[in-house]
Amino acid sequence: MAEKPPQKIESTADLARYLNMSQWSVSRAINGHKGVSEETRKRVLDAMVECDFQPNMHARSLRGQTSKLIGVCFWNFSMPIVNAKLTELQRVLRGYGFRYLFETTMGEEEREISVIRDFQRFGVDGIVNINSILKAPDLDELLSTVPSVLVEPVHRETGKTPKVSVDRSRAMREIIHHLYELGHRRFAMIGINRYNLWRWDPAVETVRQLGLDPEQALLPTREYKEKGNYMSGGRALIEEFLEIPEGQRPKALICLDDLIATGAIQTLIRKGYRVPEDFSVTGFNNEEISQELFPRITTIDQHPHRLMDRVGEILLNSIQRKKTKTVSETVPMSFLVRESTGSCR
Amino acid sequence: MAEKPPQKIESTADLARYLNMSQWSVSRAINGHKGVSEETRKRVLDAMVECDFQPNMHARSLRGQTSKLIGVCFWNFSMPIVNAKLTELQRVLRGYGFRYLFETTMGEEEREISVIRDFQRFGVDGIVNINSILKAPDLDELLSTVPSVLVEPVHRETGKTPKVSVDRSRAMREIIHHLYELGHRRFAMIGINRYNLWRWDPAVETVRQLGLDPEQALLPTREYKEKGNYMSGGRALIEEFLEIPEGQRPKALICLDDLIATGAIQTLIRKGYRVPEDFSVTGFNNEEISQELFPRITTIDQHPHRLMDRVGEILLNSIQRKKTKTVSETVPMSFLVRESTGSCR
DNA sequence: CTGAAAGCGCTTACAG
DNA sequence: CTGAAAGCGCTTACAG
Repeated sequence: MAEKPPQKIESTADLARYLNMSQWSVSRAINGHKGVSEETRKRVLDAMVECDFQPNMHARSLRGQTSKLIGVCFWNFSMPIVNAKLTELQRVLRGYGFRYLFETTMGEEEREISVIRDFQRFGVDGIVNINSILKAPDLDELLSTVPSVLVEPVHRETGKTPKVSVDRSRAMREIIHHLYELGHRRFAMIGINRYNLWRWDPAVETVRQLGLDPEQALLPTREYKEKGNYMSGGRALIEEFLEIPEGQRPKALICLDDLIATGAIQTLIRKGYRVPEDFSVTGFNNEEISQELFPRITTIDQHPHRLMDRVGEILLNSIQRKKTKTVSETVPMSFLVRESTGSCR
Repeated sequence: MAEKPPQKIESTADLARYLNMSQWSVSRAINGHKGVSEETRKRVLDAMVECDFQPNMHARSLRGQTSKLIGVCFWNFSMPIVNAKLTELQRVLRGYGFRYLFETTMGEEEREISVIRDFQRFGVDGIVNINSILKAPDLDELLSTVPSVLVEPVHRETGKTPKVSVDRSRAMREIIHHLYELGHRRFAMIGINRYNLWRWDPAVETVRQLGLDPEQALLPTREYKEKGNYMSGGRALIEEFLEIPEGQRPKALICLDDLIATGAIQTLIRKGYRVPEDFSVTGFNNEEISQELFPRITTIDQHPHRLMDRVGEILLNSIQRKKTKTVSETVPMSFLVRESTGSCR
């Protein structure tokens, strides 16, 4: 535990009195303004450490324009890839001296809207909205007054709000090319269907470029709207898949993510199939689970670290300029070949 | 999107003007004071909804004593059981009309201390501290000024701060009894050793009651201090375990949690062993992963839902009375027998 | 480079 | 039951 301060300093007024200077100087020193001598600034900053004093956040937010607070919203706590992104985002925001308000939207429109409004009520300096399900016009309206960045929004339309996404097109291309080279010509899309535009459209395009008929080559699953319990979701989807007569079943399974791939693989193993001998399976996200299970899963690494670095840069930029430059950025991914994919016999 | 309010209401003053009453009445109505007519209260509350107005959080916190904010801290985002607890805690706090500040401590003392101080700077009404690593006296000092609840603190000593933990003694007893009945007489503790008092001491006691010599029956692993990547931790621990000559190895593996159990089981499978034929393995937490892999893992359910209900009750109580009653509460768990444990041949 | 005064949007005694 | 005034702890023009 730290030592006790020399006296109880609980406001900038106390601190000013203690240091024999005006609140003005204290405030300026703390906020790094120009008009203050280097010596004064140092005295104030040292005294803050010495007295373990930090200015009251509420007073600062009430009077000033800046709260040093970023609102961060995401669906829920049950997706490892999102947790990884939150961890990285935390690191980045702390690096810029920001604190954060975390909120879950449960993947529900109304909840997302109310969370964003709450953030504004708190006077956040910026918002990071992960996996938003709102449409671009609504987001633009809702977020027009505060610098914001969308991370992997569900809809593809680009509005005025800057957004950052992994290059899903390239990801789908690499996955399909890899399976193609292994001899696969038909692909079951597990947890992915025509409504998942980020994935489906690039898949169709890739397949076509390979000279295949998308209608034949790509087998969609029913619309998949899980919001948690992804492994059991994967199990359910595979159980449906296995109802297809054996002769008609693709032997390559492209899964929405690693959890679904895991549920799929484990269900296949339980039923006596082997991976990759009987089925090749791919995941997405390079979560720990894809590395530690048997077999290890071929997957895509989104590089949450780099992704969030970029998000931080864009956000900071738009906070400092006070005007939001429209950006739609795609960040690179890596394709990791592991044990869950093999040649099509 | 919601409709536009009839005019821009941005403060209680605006609202008072709009309704032709004083700020006094508005404030009293919003905060549910006594001295306000039922009709006035209804008019104000309706107008708030109509105008989509919510009082400024910072002004409220600055002037009043209540911020309606609870600080919640925990190690990191990578433990599914903690994520489950956070989800439940969120539900409970929302139910009481609280909002929350989430912060990670990374399982580091200094970080935990600074997070708690930050919470106080924000004027939180209460703190929920999950898996605190601080000692009871430090916690009591740090948390004396704000109602707090500790959830599963690492140290066992009871201080003045209320705490809630799952009944780990009973959990260990049930696990060992189950394995004992399957014929096991020696147990490798994977990720658990003498320094994990919550687990080790009850294990020693249980084993002794069964007429076994703890020195013989319980095999500790090296001190385990992972803070993330638990599956690979389980893998590493099992690789060490397998260096023990085959004749001397216990065939029952009691793992710290489901992730370590998963890492352990998958590593065993990869090396050609079978679970539960060659080794019985138990987990802890009943995470989704324990239910969906092959084999399904015998484990302990902590009932995060009930646990957090109780945490909410204790916290609310201590916020309302303004004095912290010392509580050290143990909540019940369930033992779930699944496929990863079998008879010792 | 430094200081006294006003005010952010609330709540809380104190009057009426 | 309702209202005018003061003040929470900051920051921000405006002077010196």
